[in-house]
Amino acid sequence: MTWWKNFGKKFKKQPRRFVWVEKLLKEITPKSHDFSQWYVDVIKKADMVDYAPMKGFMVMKPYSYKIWEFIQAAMDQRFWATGHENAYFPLLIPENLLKKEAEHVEGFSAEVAWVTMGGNEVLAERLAVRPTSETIIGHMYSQWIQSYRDLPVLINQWANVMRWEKSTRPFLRTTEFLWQEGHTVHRTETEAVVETIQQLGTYREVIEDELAVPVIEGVKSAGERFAGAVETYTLEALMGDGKALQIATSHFLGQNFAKAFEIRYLDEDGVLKYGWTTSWGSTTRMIGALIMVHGDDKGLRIPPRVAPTQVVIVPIGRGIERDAVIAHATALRDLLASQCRVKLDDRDEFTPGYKFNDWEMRGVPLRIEVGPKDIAQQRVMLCRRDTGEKFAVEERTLVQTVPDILADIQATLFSQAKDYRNRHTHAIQNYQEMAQYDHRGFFLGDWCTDERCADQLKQETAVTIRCLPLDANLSGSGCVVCGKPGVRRALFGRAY
RNA sequence: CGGGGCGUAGCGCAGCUUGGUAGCGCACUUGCUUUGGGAGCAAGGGGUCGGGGGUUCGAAUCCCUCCGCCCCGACCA
Repeated sequence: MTWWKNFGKKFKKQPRRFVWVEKLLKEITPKSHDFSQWYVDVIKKADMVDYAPMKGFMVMKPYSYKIWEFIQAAMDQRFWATGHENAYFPLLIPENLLKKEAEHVEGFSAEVAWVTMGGNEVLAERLAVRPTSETIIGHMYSQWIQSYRDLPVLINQWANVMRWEKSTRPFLRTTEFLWQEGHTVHRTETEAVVETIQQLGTYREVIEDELAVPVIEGVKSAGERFAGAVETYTLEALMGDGKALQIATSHFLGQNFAKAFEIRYLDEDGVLKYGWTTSWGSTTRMIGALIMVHGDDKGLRIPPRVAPTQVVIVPIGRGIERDAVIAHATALRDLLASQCRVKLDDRDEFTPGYKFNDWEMRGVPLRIEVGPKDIAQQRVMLCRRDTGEKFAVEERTLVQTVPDILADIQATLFSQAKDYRNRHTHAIQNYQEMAQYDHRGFFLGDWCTDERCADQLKQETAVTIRCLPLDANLSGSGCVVCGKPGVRRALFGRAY
Protein backbone atom coordinates (compact mmCIF):
# COMPACT_ATOMS: atom_id res chain seq x y z
CA MET A 1 0.00 0.00 0.00
CA THR A 2 2.77 2.41 0.79
CA TRP A 3 5.90 0.98 -0.75
CA TRP A 4 5.54 3.11 -3.88
CA LYS A 5 5.77 6.26 -1.82
CA ASN A 6 9.33 5.36 -0.95
CA PHE A 7 9.88 4.17 -4.48
CA GLY A 8 8.72 7.57 -5.63
CA LYS A 9 11.04 9.39 -3.28
CA LYS A 10 14.02 7.67 -4.80
CA PHE A 11 13.23 9.43 -8.03
CA LYS A 12 12.63 12.87 -6.57
CA LYS A 13 15.91 14.20 -7.92
CA GLN A 14 16.01 11.96 -10.95
CA PRO A 15 15.75 13.04 -14.57
CA ARG A 16 12.38 14.27 -15.71
CA ARG A 17 11.45 11.13 -17.62
CA PHE A 18 11.04 9.34 -14.31
CA VAL A 19 8.50 11.80 -13.07
CA TRP A 20 5.62 10.29 -14.98
CA VAL A 21 6.53 6.84 -13.71
CA GLU A 22 6.27 8.16 -10.21
CA LYS A 23 2.90 9.76 -10.84
CA LEU A 24 1.53 6.67 -12.49
CA LEU A 25 2.64 4.52 -9.60
CA LYS A 26 0.83 6.79 -7.23
CA GLU A 27 -2.45 6.04 -8.90
CA ILE A 28 -2.35 2.35 -9.60
CA THR A 29 -0.62 -0.23 -7.44
CA PRO A 30 1.39 -2.55 -9.71
CA LYS A 31 -0.34 -5.82 -10.44
CA SER A 32 2.61 -7.90 -9.35
CA HIS A 33 2.89 -6.15 -6.02
CA ASP A 34 -0.66 -6.52 -4.78
CA PHE A 35 -3.22 -7.87 -7.21
CA SER A 36 -6.22 -7.09 -5.02
CA GLN A 37 -5.15 -3.50 -4.52
CA TRP A 38 -4.37 -3.19 -8.20
CA TYR A 39 -7.87 -4.38 -9.01
CA VAL A 40 -9.51 -1.89 -6.68
CA ASP A 41 -7.29 0.96 -7.92
CA VAL A 42 -8.06 0.21 -11.54
CA ILE A 43 -11.81 0.03 -11.26
CA LYS A 44 -11.96 3.23 -9.27
CA LYS A 45 -9.46 5.24 -11.30
CA ALA A 46 -11.00 4.11 -14.57
CA ASP A 47 -14.34 5.36 -13.29
CA MET A 48 -16.08 2.00 -13.49
CA VAL A 49 -17.53 1.78 -10.01
CA ASP A 50 -18.10 3.62 -6.81
CA TYR A 51 -18.81 2.11 -3.44
CA ALA A 52 -22.37 2.52 -2.21
CA PRO A 53 -23.12 3.72 1.31
CA MET A 54 -24.07 0.16 2.32
CA LYS A 55 -21.56 -2.60 2.77
CA GLY A 56 -21.39 -5.02 -0.11
CA PHE A 57 -23.13 -2.82 -2.65
CA MET A 58 -21.59 -0.91 -5.53
CA VAL A 59 -22.63 1.60 -8.13
CA MET A 60 -21.89 0.62 -11.70
CA LYS A 61 -20.98 3.91 -13.31
CA PRO A 62 -21.67 4.55 -16.99
CA TYR A 63 -18.27 3.31 -18.12
CA SER A 64 -18.79 -0.20 -16.75
CA TYR A 65 -22.53 -0.25 -17.37
CA LYS A 66 -21.90 0.37 -21.05
CA ILE A 67 -19.80 -2.78 -21.16
CA TRP A 68 -22.67 -4.61 -19.50
CA GLU A 69 -25.00 -3.32 -22.21
CA PHE A 70 -22.72 -4.68 -24.92
CA ILE A 71 -22.66 -8.02 -23.15
CA GLN A 72 -26.43 -7.97 -22.91
CA ALA A 73 -26.75 -7.25 -26.60
CA ALA A 74 -24.36 -10.05 -27.53
CA MET A 75 -26.23 -12.50 -25.30
CA ASP A 76 -29.71 -11.45 -26.39
CA GLN A 77 -28.79 -11.76 -30.04
CA ARG A 78 -27.77 -15.38 -29.46
CA PHE A 79 -30.63 -16.21 -27.12
CA TRP A 80 -33.15 -14.91 -29.61
CA ALA A 81 -31.51 -16.75 -32.49
CA THR A 82 -32.05 -20.00 -30.59
CA GLY A 83 -35.72 -19.34 -29.90
CA HIS A 84 -35.56 -17.79 -26.44
CA GLU A 85 -37.56 -14.78 -25.34
CA ASN A 86 -37.10 -12.33 -22.51
CA ALA A 87 -39.65 -11.84 -19.74
CA TYR A 88 -39.59 -10.45 -16.23
CA PHE A 89 -40.61 -12.08 -12.95
CA PRO A 90 -41.06 -10.50 -9.49
CA LEU A 91 -38.22 -9.47 -7.24
CA LEU A 92 -39.87 -10.98 -4.16
CA ILE A 93 -40.65 -14.62 -3.56
CA PRO A 94 -43.05 -15.84 -0.85
CA GLU A 95 -41.36 -18.07 1.67
CA ASN A 96 -43.50 -21.11 0.95
CA LEU A 97 -42.44 -21.13 -2.70
CA LEU A 98 -38.76 -20.74 -1.91
CA LYS A 99 -38.98 -23.74 0.42
CA LYS A 100 -40.57 -26.14 -2.03
CA GLU A 101 -37.41 -27.70 -3.40
CA ALA A 102 -35.55 -29.07 -0.39
CA GLU A 103 -31.95 -29.01 -1.62
CA HIS A 104 -32.48 -25.63 -3.19
CA VAL A 105 -33.63 -23.94 0.04
CA GLU A 106 -30.84 -25.54 1.97
CA GLY A 107 -28.28 -24.27 -0.50
CA PHE A 108 -29.46 -20.69 -0.32
CA SER A 109 -30.85 -20.34 3.21
CA ALA A 110 -27.72 -18.70 4.58
CA GLU A 111 -27.75 -15.87 2.08
CA VAL A 112 -31.35 -14.85 1.56
CA ALA A 113 -32.51 -11.34 2.48
CA TRP A 114 -36.08 -11.11 3.77
CA VAL A 115 -38.79 -8.50 3.57
CA THR A 116 -40.90 -8.70 6.71
CA MET A 117 -42.71 -5.38 6.72
CA GLY A 118 -45.05 -3.69 4.25
CA GLY A 119 -45.28 -0.08 5.27
CA ASN A 120 -46.03 -0.24 8.98
CA GLU A 121 -47.63 -3.69 8.89
CA VAL A 122 -45.84 -6.91 9.65
CA LEU A 123 -46.42 -9.27 6.72
CA ALA A 124 -48.35 -12.47 7.31
CA GLU A 125 -45.77 -14.32 5.23
CA ARG A 126 -42.28 -12.99 4.80
CA LEU A 127 -40.96 -12.45 1.30
CA ALA A 128 -37.51 -13.42 0.09
CA VAL A 129 -35.56 -11.07 -2.11
CA ARG A 130 -34.75 -13.45 -4.95
CA PRO A 131 -31.31 -15.05 -4.75
CA THR A 132 -32.29 -16.74 -8.04
CA SER A 133 -35.70 -17.34 -9.57
CA GLU A 134 -36.17 -21.07 -10.13
CA THR A 135 -38.91 -21.21 -7.53
CA ILE A 136 -41.15 -18.36 -8.57
CA ILE A 137 -40.66 -19.14 -12.22
CA GLY A 138 -41.37 -22.82 -11.55
CA HIS A 139 -44.58 -21.79 -9.83
CA MET A 140 -45.68 -19.75 -12.84
CA TYR A 141 -44.68 -22.42 -15.32
CA SER A 142 -46.82 -24.98 -13.52
CA GLN A 143 -49.81 -22.81 -14.36
CA TRP A 144 -48.80 -22.13 -17.94
CA ILE A 145 -48.09 -25.68 -19.01
CA GLN A 146 -50.87 -28.22 -19.62
CA SER A 147 -49.95 -30.01 -22.82
CA TYR A 148 -46.89 -31.23 -24.69
CA ARG A 149 -47.97 -28.60 -27.21
CA ASP A 150 -46.99 -25.93 -24.65
CA LEU A 151 -43.40 -27.14 -24.70
CA PRO A 152 -40.66 -26.19 -24.82
CA VAL A 153 -40.84 -23.02 -22.76
CA LEU A 154 -37.72 -20.98 -23.45
CA ILE A 155 -37.58 -17.83 -21.33
CA ASN A 156 -34.77 -15.62 -20.13
CA GLN A 157 -34.87 -12.72 -17.74
CA TRP A 158 -32.44 -9.89 -17.10
CA ALA A 159 -32.65 -9.03 -13.45
CA ASN A 160 -30.97 -8.13 -10.22
CA VAL A 161 -30.67 -10.71 -7.48
CA MET A 162 -29.45 -10.53 -3.92
CA ARG A 163 -27.29 -12.86 -1.88
CA TRP A 164 -26.17 -11.86 1.58
CA GLU A 165 -22.50 -12.63 1.15
CA LYS A 166 -20.02 -12.48 3.97
CA SER A 167 -17.27 -10.82 2.01
CA THR A 168 -17.68 -8.85 -1.15
CA ARG A 169 -15.60 -7.42 -3.99
CA PRO A 170 -16.78 -5.20 -6.82
CA PHE A 171 -18.08 -7.24 -9.78
CA LEU A 172 -16.77 -10.51 -8.35
CA ARG A 173 -19.14 -10.77 -5.45
CA THR A 174 -21.54 -8.10 -4.31
CA THR A 175 -24.69 -8.43 -2.27
CA GLU A 176 -26.84 -7.31 -5.17
CA PHE A 177 -25.75 -8.13 -8.68
CA LEU A 178 -27.08 -8.04 -12.21
CA TRP A 179 -27.41 -11.13 -14.32
CA GLN A 180 -29.49 -12.99 -16.78
CA GLU A 181 -31.15 -16.23 -15.84
CA GLY A 182 -32.67 -18.53 -18.42
CA HIS A 183 -35.34 -21.00 -17.38
CA THR A 184 -36.59 -23.62 -19.76
CA VAL A 185 -38.96 -26.58 -19.67
CA HIS A 186 -38.72 -29.50 -22.06
CA ARG A 187 -40.70 -32.56 -22.98
CA THR A 188 -37.80 -34.98 -22.76
CA GLU A 189 -34.66 -35.44 -20.73
CA THR A 190 -32.50 -35.43 -23.83
CA GLU A 191 -33.94 -32.18 -25.05
CA ALA A 192 -33.24 -30.54 -21.69
CA VAL A 193 -29.68 -31.81 -21.59
CA VAL A 194 -29.12 -30.53 -25.13
CA GLU A 195 -30.47 -27.15 -24.08
CA THR A 196 -28.16 -27.06 -21.05
CA ILE A 197 -25.11 -27.71 -23.17
CA GLN A 198 -26.22 -25.43 -25.98
CA GLN A 199 -26.48 -22.50 -23.57
CA LEU A 200 -23.04 -23.27 -22.20
CA GLY A 201 -21.83 -22.95 -25.77
CA THR A 202 -23.55 -19.59 -26.11
CA TYR A 203 -21.74 -18.37 -23.03
CA ARG A 204 -18.48 -19.61 -24.40
CA GLU A 205 -19.03 -17.69 -27.62
CA VAL A 206 -19.86 -14.43 -25.89
CA ILE A 207 -17.08 -14.70 -23.34
CA GLU A 208 -14.36 -15.73 -25.78
CA ASP A 209 -15.44 -13.78 -28.86
CA GLU A 210 -16.65 -10.58 -27.21
CA LEU A 211 -14.74 -10.41 -23.92
CA ALA A 212 -11.66 -12.21 -25.29
CA VAL A 213 -11.49 -14.30 -22.14
CA PRO A 214 -10.52 -17.94 -22.81
CA VAL A 215 -12.53 -20.49 -20.85
CA ILE A 216 -12.53 -24.17 -20.05
CA GLU A 217 -15.82 -26.00 -20.36
CA GLY A 218 -16.62 -28.60 -17.79
CA VAL A 219 -19.10 -30.13 -15.44
CA LYS A 220 -19.09 -29.42 -11.71
CA SER A 221 -18.28 -32.11 -9.18
CA ALA A 222 -21.14 -33.05 -6.85
CA GLY A 223 -19.74 -30.83 -4.13
CA GLU A 224 -19.75 -27.73 -6.31
CA ARG A 225 -23.09 -28.35 -7.99
CA PHE A 226 -25.94 -25.82 -7.98
CA ALA A 227 -28.42 -26.48 -5.16
CA GLY A 228 -31.20 -28.56 -6.67
CA ALA A 229 -29.48 -29.41 -9.96
CA VAL A 230 -28.78 -32.84 -11.38
CA GLU A 231 -25.77 -31.56 -13.27
CA THR A 232 -24.07 -28.17 -13.38
CA TYR A 233 -22.00 -27.21 -16.39
CA THR A 234 -19.53 -24.40 -16.01
CA LEU A 235 -17.02 -22.15 -17.73
CA GLU A 236 -13.83 -21.56 -15.79
CA ALA A 237 -11.33 -18.82 -16.55
CA LEU A 238 -7.89 -18.10 -15.14
CA MET A 239 -7.29 -14.62 -13.76
CA GLY A 240 -4.08 -12.62 -13.90
CA ASP A 241 -3.08 -13.64 -10.37
CA GLY A 242 -3.40 -17.34 -11.09
CA LYS A 243 -6.76 -17.78 -9.42
CA ALA A 244 -9.74 -19.40 -11.08
CA LEU A 245 -13.06 -17.72 -11.68
CA GLN A 246 -16.34 -19.46 -12.43
CA ILE A 247 -17.68 -17.23 -15.14
CA ALA A 248 -21.01 -18.77 -16.20
CA THR A 249 -23.04 -21.85 -15.34
CA SER A 250 -25.75 -23.90 -17.01
CA HIS A 251 -27.79 -26.37 -14.98
CA PHE A 252 -29.66 -29.49 -15.97
CA LEU A 253 -32.31 -29.65 -13.26
CA GLY A 254 -33.81 -33.00 -14.22
CA GLN A 255 -37.32 -33.22 -12.79
CA ASN A 256 -36.40 -31.89 -9.35
CA PHE A 257 -38.11 -28.56 -9.78
CA ALA A 258 -40.84 -29.97 -12.03
CA LYS A 259 -41.83 -32.31 -9.19
CA ALA A 260 -41.55 -29.66 -6.49
CA PHE A 261 -43.68 -27.22 -8.47
CA GLU A 262 -45.97 -29.64 -10.29
CA ILE A 263 -44.79 -28.67 -13.73
CA ARG A 264 -46.73 -31.34 -15.66
CA TYR A 265 -48.00 -31.79 -19.15
CA LEU A 266 -50.33 -34.25 -20.82
CA ASP A 267 -48.27 -36.08 -23.39
CA GLU A 268 -49.36 -37.32 -26.80
CA ASP A 269 -49.94 -40.76 -25.32
CA GLY A 270 -52.48 -39.42 -22.83
CA VAL A 271 -50.16 -39.77 -19.84
CA LEU A 272 -49.56 -36.87 -17.43
CA LYS A 273 -45.79 -36.36 -17.19
CA TYR A 274 -43.34 -34.10 -15.40
CA GLY A 275 -41.38 -31.67 -17.51
CA TRP A 276 -37.57 -31.49 -17.62
CA THR A 277 -36.14 -28.13 -16.71
CA THR A 278 -32.91 -26.21 -17.10
CA SER A 279 -31.58 -22.93 -15.82
CA TRP A 280 -28.48 -20.97 -16.82
CA GLY A 281 -26.97 -17.74 -15.65
CA SER A 282 -24.19 -15.27 -16.20
CA THR A 283 -23.50 -12.14 -14.23
CA THR A 284 -21.70 -8.83 -14.05
CA ARG A 285 -18.84 -10.93 -12.74
CA MET A 286 -17.90 -11.23 -16.41
CA ILE A 287 -16.76 -7.62 -16.23
CA GLY A 288 -14.55 -8.50 -13.30
CA ALA A 289 -13.03 -11.28 -15.37
CA LEU A 290 -12.39 -8.94 -18.25
CA ILE A 291 -10.55 -6.56 -15.94
CA MET A 292 -8.47 -9.24 -14.24
CA VAL A 293 -7.57 -11.07 -17.41
CA HIS A 294 -6.58 -8.14 -19.62
CA GLY A 295 -5.58 -5.32 -17.29
CA ASP A 296 -1.97 -4.29 -16.80
CA ASP A 297 0.02 -1.85 -14.66
CA LYS A 298 -1.24 1.07 -16.72
CA GLY A 299 -4.86 0.15 -16.07
CA LEU A 300 -7.61 -1.45 -18.10
CA ARG A 301 -7.32 -3.01 -21.51
CA ILE A 302 -10.81 -3.41 -22.91
CA PRO A 303 -11.39 -5.67 -25.90
CA PRO A 304 -12.65 -3.51 -28.78
CA ARG A 305 -15.93 -5.39 -29.20
CA VAL A 306 -17.13 -4.33 -25.76
CA ALA A 307 -15.16 -1.10 -25.39
CA PRO A 308 -17.41 1.93 -24.73
CA THR A 309 -14.88 3.95 -26.70
CA GLN A 310 -12.84 2.03 -29.25
CA VAL A 311 -10.78 4.87 -30.63
CA VAL A 312 -9.82 8.14 -29.02
CA ILE A 313 -8.41 11.02 -31.01
CA VAL A 314 -5.99 13.27 -29.16
CA PRO A 315 -5.31 16.53 -30.98
CA ILE A 316 -1.93 18.12 -30.43
CA GLY A 317 -1.39 21.77 -31.12
CA ARG A 318 -0.53 25.01 -29.51
CA GLY A 319 -1.50 28.62 -29.94
CA ILE A 320 -2.78 29.48 -33.37
CA GLU A 321 -2.31 25.94 -34.62
CA ARG A 322 -4.82 24.64 -32.16
CA ASP A 323 -7.99 25.64 -34.00
CA ALA A 324 -6.76 24.11 -37.22
CA VAL A 325 -5.80 20.88 -35.48
CA ILE A 326 -9.14 20.62 -33.70
CA ALA A 327 -10.99 21.22 -36.95
CA HIS A 328 -8.92 18.55 -38.64
CA ALA A 329 -9.42 16.11 -35.78
CA THR A 330 -13.16 16.76 -35.76
CA ALA A 331 -13.36 15.91 -39.44
CA LEU A 332 -11.38 12.76 -38.72
CA ARG A 333 -13.78 11.79 -35.98
CA ASP A 334 -16.77 12.28 -38.23
CA LEU A 335 -15.10 10.22 -40.90
CA LEU A 336 -14.42 7.33 -38.53
CA ALA A 337 -17.77 7.49 -36.73
CA SER A 338 -19.33 5.12 -39.23
CA GLN A 339 -16.59 2.55 -38.62
CA CYS A 340 -16.17 2.53 -34.87
CA ARG A 341 -17.05 4.12 -31.55
CA VAL A 342 -14.72 7.09 -31.73
CA LYS A 343 -14.25 9.98 -29.34
CA LEU A 344 -12.41 13.25 -29.81
CA ASP A 345 -10.72 14.47 -26.67
CA ASP A 346 -10.65 18.20 -27.28
CA ARG A 347 -10.45 19.16 -23.64
CA ASP A 348 -8.30 22.24 -23.43
CA GLU A 349 -7.36 21.87 -19.80
CA PHE A 350 -5.17 18.80 -20.23
CA THR A 351 -1.92 18.26 -22.05
CA PRO A 352 -1.58 15.48 -24.60
CA GLY A 353 0.62 13.51 -22.25
CA TYR A 354 -2.03 13.55 -19.58
CA LYS A 355 -4.64 12.40 -22.06
CA PHE A 356 -2.46 9.53 -23.27
CA ASN A 357 -2.17 8.18 -19.77
CA ASP A 358 -5.78 8.86 -18.97
CA TRP A 359 -7.16 6.89 -21.90
CA GLU A 360 -4.67 4.12 -21.44
CA MET A 361 -5.85 3.77 -17.87
CA ARG A 362 -9.40 3.55 -19.13
CA GLY A 363 -8.38 0.83 -21.54
CA VAL A 364 -9.34 2.43 -24.84
CA PRO A 365 -7.97 0.01 -27.45
CA LEU A 366 -6.63 2.47 -30.01
CA ARG A 367 -5.41 6.05 -29.85
CA ILE A 368 -4.98 8.41 -32.74
CA GLU A 369 -2.66 11.37 -32.30
CA VAL A 370 -2.92 14.20 -34.74
CA GLY A 371 -0.79 17.32 -34.71
CA PRO A 372 0.63 19.93 -37.10
CA LYS A 373 3.42 17.66 -38.30
CA ASP A 374 0.96 14.90 -39.12
CA ILE A 375 -1.42 17.19 -40.94
CA ALA A 376 1.45 18.46 -43.06
CA GLN A 377 2.31 14.90 -44.04
CA GLN A 378 -1.32 13.75 -44.35
CA ARG A 379 -0.84 11.03 -41.78
CA VAL A 380 -1.66 10.32 -38.13
CA MET A 381 0.05 8.46 -35.33
CA LEU A 382 -1.68 5.36 -33.99
CA CYS A 383 -0.95 3.76 -30.64
CA ARG A 384 -2.26 0.33 -29.69
CA ARG A 385 -3.23 -0.29 -26.08
CA ASP A 386 -2.65 -4.04 -26.32
CA THR A 387 0.96 -3.93 -27.50
CA GLY A 388 1.94 -0.32 -26.92
CA GLU A 389 3.12 -0.04 -30.54
CA LYS A 390 3.09 3.45 -31.99
CA PHE A 391 3.21 3.98 -35.74
CA ALA A 392 2.26 6.39 -38.51
CA VAL A 393 -0.60 5.68 -40.90
CA GLU A 394 -1.60 7.51 -44.05
CA GLU A 395 -4.73 9.45 -43.29
CA ARG A 396 -6.58 8.38 -46.43
CA THR A 397 -6.33 4.71 -45.48
CA LEU A 398 -7.72 5.13 -41.96
CA VAL A 399 -11.26 4.12 -42.77
CA GLN A 400 -9.98 0.72 -43.78
CA THR A 401 -7.10 0.27 -41.37
CA VAL A 402 -8.82 1.26 -38.14
CA PRO A 403 -11.43 -1.54 -38.22
CA ASP A 404 -8.69 -3.99 -39.16
CA ILE A 405 -6.51 -2.90 -36.28
CA LEU A 406 -9.41 -3.10 -33.85
CA ALA A 407 -10.09 -6.65 -35.00
CA ASP A 408 -6.42 -7.43 -34.57
CA ILE A 409 -6.39 -5.98 -31.07
CA GLN A 410 -9.39 -8.13 -30.20
CA ALA A 411 -7.56 -11.21 -31.47
CA THR A 412 -4.30 -10.26 -29.80
CA LEU A 413 -5.91 -9.77 -26.41
CA PHE A 414 -7.51 -13.18 -26.72
CA SER A 415 -4.30 -14.89 -27.73
CA GLN A 416 -2.32 -13.11 -25.01
CA ALA A 417 -4.85 -14.31 -22.47
CA LYS A 418 -4.82 -17.80 -23.88
CA ASP A 419 -1.03 -17.95 -23.84
CA TYR A 420 -1.04 -16.84 -20.23
CA ARG A 421 -3.66 -19.43 -19.38
CA ASN A 422 -1.73 -22.19 -21.15
CA ARG A 423 1.56 -21.22 -19.56
CA HIS A 424 -0.12 -21.46 -16.17
CA THR A 425 -1.91 -24.76 -16.74
CA HIS A 426 0.05 -27.73 -15.46
CA ALA A 427 -0.60 -31.42 -15.82
CA ILE A 428 0.21 -33.09 -12.52
CA GLN A 429 0.36 -36.61 -11.14
CA ASN A 430 0.01 -35.75 -7.48
CA TYR A 431 -1.15 -32.66 -5.69
CA GLN A 432 2.19 -31.99 -4.01
CA GLU A 433 3.40 -30.78 -7.39
CA MET A 434 1.12 -27.77 -7.05
CA ALA A 435 3.43 -26.31 -4.42
CA GLN A 436 6.18 -25.56 -6.90
CA TYR A 437 3.74 -23.24 -8.66
CA ASP A 438 2.65 -21.71 -5.36
CA HIS A 439 -0.78 -23.28 -5.95
CA ARG A 440 -1.41 -20.68 -8.62
CA GLY A 441 -2.76 -21.53 -12.02
CA PHE A 442 -4.80 -24.40 -13.35
CA PHE A 443 -3.84 -27.99 -12.62
CA LEU A 444 -5.04 -30.96 -14.60
CA GLY A 445 -5.00 -34.31 -12.89
CA ASP A 446 -6.89 -37.53 -12.40
CA TRP A 447 -9.44 -37.77 -9.61
CA CYS A 448 -11.04 -40.82 -8.05
CA THR A 449 -14.28 -38.79 -7.62
CA ASP A 450 -14.32 -39.40 -3.88
CA GLU A 451 -15.37 -36.12 -2.23
CA ARG A 452 -13.10 -36.91 0.69
CA CYS A 453 -10.10 -36.41 -1.57
CA ALA A 454 -11.51 -33.06 -2.69
CA ASP A 455 -12.04 -32.07 0.95
CA GLN A 456 -8.55 -33.08 1.95
CA LEU A 457 -7.08 -31.09 -0.93
CA LYS A 458 -9.09 -28.05 0.03
CA GLN A 459 -8.09 -28.32 3.68
CA GLU A 460 -4.42 -28.62 2.94
CA THR A 461 -3.96 -26.30 -0.02
CA ALA A 462 -7.13 -24.20 -0.52
CA VAL A 463 -7.25 -25.67 -4.01
CA THR A 464 -10.62 -26.96 -5.19
CA ILE A 465 -11.97 -28.88 -8.13
CA ARG A 466 -13.08 -26.25 -10.58
CA CYS A 467 -14.66 -28.66 -12.99
CA LEU A 468 -14.34 -31.92 -14.84
CA PRO A 469 -13.37 -30.68 -18.29
CA LEU A 470 -15.57 -31.95 -21.10
CA ASP A 471 -12.69 -32.64 -23.46
CA ALA A 472 -10.04 -34.17 -21.21
CA ASN A 473 -9.01 -37.81 -20.89
CA LEU A 474 -7.63 -39.68 -17.90
CA SER A 475 -3.85 -39.92 -17.79
CA GLY A 476 -3.94 -43.20 -15.90
CA SER A 477 -1.51 -42.01 -13.26
CA GLY A 478 -4.06 -42.26 -10.47
CA CYS A 479 -5.95 -39.80 -8.26
CA VAL A 480 -3.73 -36.82 -7.49
CA VAL A 481 -4.73 -37.03 -3.84
CA CYS A 482 -5.05 -40.69 -2.88
CA GLY A 483 -3.32 -42.39 -5.80
CA LYS A 484 -6.15 -44.84 -6.41
CA PRO A 485 -7.27 -45.33 -10.01
CA GLY A 486 -8.67 -42.14 -11.47
CA VAL A 487 -12.29 -41.95 -12.59
CA ARG A 488 -12.42 -38.44 -14.04
CA ARG A 489 -9.90 -35.93 -15.29
CA ALA A 490 -10.28 -32.79 -13.16
CA LEU A 491 -9.28 -29.14 -13.37
CA PHE A 492 -7.96 -27.85 -10.06
CA GLY A 493 -7.26 -24.34 -8.86
CA ARG A 494 -7.71 -21.77 -6.14
CA ALA A 495 -10.98 -20.05 -6.80
CA TYR A 496 -12.39 -16.58 -6.32
C1' C B 1 -18.06 -14.79 11.68
C1' G B 2 -12.37 -14.88 12.89
C1' G B 3 -7.44 -12.09 11.84
C1' G B 4 -5.29 -7.45 10.20
C1' G B 5 -5.57 -2.28 8.61
C1' C B 6 -8.12 2.37 8.50
C1' G B 7 -11.88 6.63 9.36
C1' U B 8 -9.21 14.58 9.37
C1' A B 9 -11.79 19.04 2.42
C1' G B 10 -13.91 15.37 -3.68
C1' C B 11 -9.16 11.95 -3.48
C1' G B 12 -4.43 10.74 -0.90
C1' C B 13 -2.44 11.96 3.69
C1' A B 14 0.21 14.88 8.03
C1' G B 15 -1.16 16.57 12.83
C1' C B 16 -2.54 12.66 17.97
C1' U B 17 2.98 10.31 21.55
C1' U B 18 3.43 15.48 25.05
C1' G B 19 -4.53 18.79 24.66
C1' G B 20 -4.01 25.40 23.11
C1' U B 21 -6.61 29.53 16.24
C1' A B 22 -7.15 22.47 11.42
C1' G B 23 -2.71 21.80 7.71
C1' C B 24 -0.13 19.64 3.07
C1' G B 25 -0.32 17.46 -1.99
C1' C B 26 -3.67 16.44 -5.92
C1' A B 27 -8.40 17.85 -7.67
C1' C B 28 -11.79 22.31 -8.08
C1' U B 29 -12.68 28.08 -9.43
C1' U B 30 -10.53 32.64 -11.92
C1' G B 31 -6.59 34.92 -14.84
C1' C B 32 -2.19 34.74 -17.84
C1' U B 33 1.39 31.73 -20.15
C1' U B 34 1.37 26.58 -22.07
C1' U B 35 0.29 21.70 -25.24
C1' G B 36 4.26 15.37 -29.72
C1' G B 37 4.02 10.92 -22.86
C1' G B 38 0.67 13.15 -16.46
C1' A B 39 2.51 21.90 -17.84
C1' G B 40 3.86 26.63 -14.91
C1' C B 41 2.83 31.01 -12.05
C1' A B 42 -0.61 33.93 -9.26
C1' A B 43 -5.10 34.61 -6.64
C1' G B 44 -9.34 31.92 -4.55
C1' G B 45 -13.43 28.41 -2.69
C1' G B 46 -14.13 24.19 0.17
C1' G B 47 -13.94 20.89 7.08
C1' U B 48 -20.12 19.13 12.40
C1' C B 49 -11.63 15.95 12.27
C1' G B 50 -17.11 8.79 11.37
C1' G B 51 -21.34 9.22 15.54
C1' G B 52 -22.50 9.62 20.80
C1' G B 53 -20.86 10.20 25.75
C1' G B 54 -16.97 11.48 29.30
C1' U B 55 -12.34 14.06 31.39
C1' U B 56 -10.74 19.31 30.97
C1' C B 57 -10.78 26.35 31.34
C1' G B 58 -10.00 24.11 26.47
C1' A B 59 -10.33 17.67 22.74
C1' A B 60 -8.79 15.92 15.82
C1' U B 61 -5.42 14.76 20.06
C1' C B 62 -6.82 11.50 26.39
C1' C B 63 -10.89 7.76 28.18
C1' C B 64 -15.54 4.88 27.19
C1' U B 65 -18.93 3.32 23.56
C1' C B 66 -21.20 2.65 18.98
C1' C B 67 -20.91 2.78 13.56
C1' G B 68 -18.67 2.22 8.94
C1' C B 69 -15.04 0.87 5.17
C1' C B 70 -10.91 -2.02 2.99
C1' C B 71 -7.77 -6.45 2.84
C1' C B 72 -6.91 -11.70 4.17
C1' G B 73 -9.41 -16.29 5.77
C1' A B 74 -14.03 -19.69 6.42
C1' C B 75 -19.06 -19.58 3.03
C1' C B 76 -20.83 -18.35 -2.04
C1' A B 77 -21.94 -16.16 -9.07
